[in-house]
Amino acid sequence: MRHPLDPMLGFHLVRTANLALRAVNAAYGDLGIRHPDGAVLLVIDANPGITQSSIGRLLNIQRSNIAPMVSRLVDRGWLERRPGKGKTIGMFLTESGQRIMPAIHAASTAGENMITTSIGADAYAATLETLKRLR
Amino acid sequence: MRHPLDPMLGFHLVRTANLALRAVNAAYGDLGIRHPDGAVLLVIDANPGITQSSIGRLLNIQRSNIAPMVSRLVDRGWLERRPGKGKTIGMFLTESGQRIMPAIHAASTAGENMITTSIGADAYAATLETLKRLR
DNA sequence: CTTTTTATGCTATTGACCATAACACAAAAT
DNA sequence: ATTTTGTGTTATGGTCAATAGCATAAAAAG
Repeated sequence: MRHPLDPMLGFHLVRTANLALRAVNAAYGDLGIRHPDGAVLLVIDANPGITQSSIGRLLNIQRSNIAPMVSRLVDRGWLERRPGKGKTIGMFLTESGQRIMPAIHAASTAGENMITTSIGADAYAATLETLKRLR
Repeated sequence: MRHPLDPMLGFHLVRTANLALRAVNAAYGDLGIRHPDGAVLLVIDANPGITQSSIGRLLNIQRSNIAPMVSRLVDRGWLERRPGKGKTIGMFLTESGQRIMPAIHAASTAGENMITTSIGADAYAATLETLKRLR
């Protein structure tokens, strides 16, 4: 059984990415959110008052796709919109949102742990450095 | 502007995978197919007579999602189904399908070339070896 | 031999995520 | 004063993944 895609890095890239995302989504579990929501919460937690457009630029998500995500998180009482300069709106965690951040942090590292225990810490660090060089 | 996901390999994994897939899809261009179709064609070309279930196992695609893809490629005159043992069906390239395989091969390496020219050949080889160790 | 298990191909459906276009509006640049 | 740029938002379509369910056939187990 020949596998013509096995020697291609791109194939293993998407395959490994899917494995990691699967682990992360499973770790979010009963929180009822998925990896893009978790990423948005992490970014806002690290940058209180950040705009939706900036979040999209950091995470490579269109701002038109950020809007409904944020709305859902606002409805859950985890996020709050406060008007800023001009037409901009700053995003902040509510108290309820801050309370779940430990769980978000823990779940977001599920994929990392899976990878690390499988390839080792040194290979993890080397691959991370390599991929960060890519534009 | 803090980026809490930047030190996480998982984030760069999906980001790089998306870049590679985007390059591959662009390279397929006017062929009117996308990366899963190309992968299926490559696998059949390397394994004439392979079943759809086996293709799915190689590529991590559910066989229920392979069926409509194959049907489209059959409609285009690139693939042919020949009944095999029991309920199995072997997949083969038609002559027209064989004629486009050079273009498929060329396009499938577009993502690889993008990565290689960006991180270098040695980092490419090292990362490939690392990710192949992951189950 | 009969029954159960396993595997295959397929349809249908749902959902997640991505991408594009279009709009209203505000700030900044010209 | 006019143009350009940026922001938030809605709507919409498309790709791909996931699940359940069906009919059928081979293989395994009784």
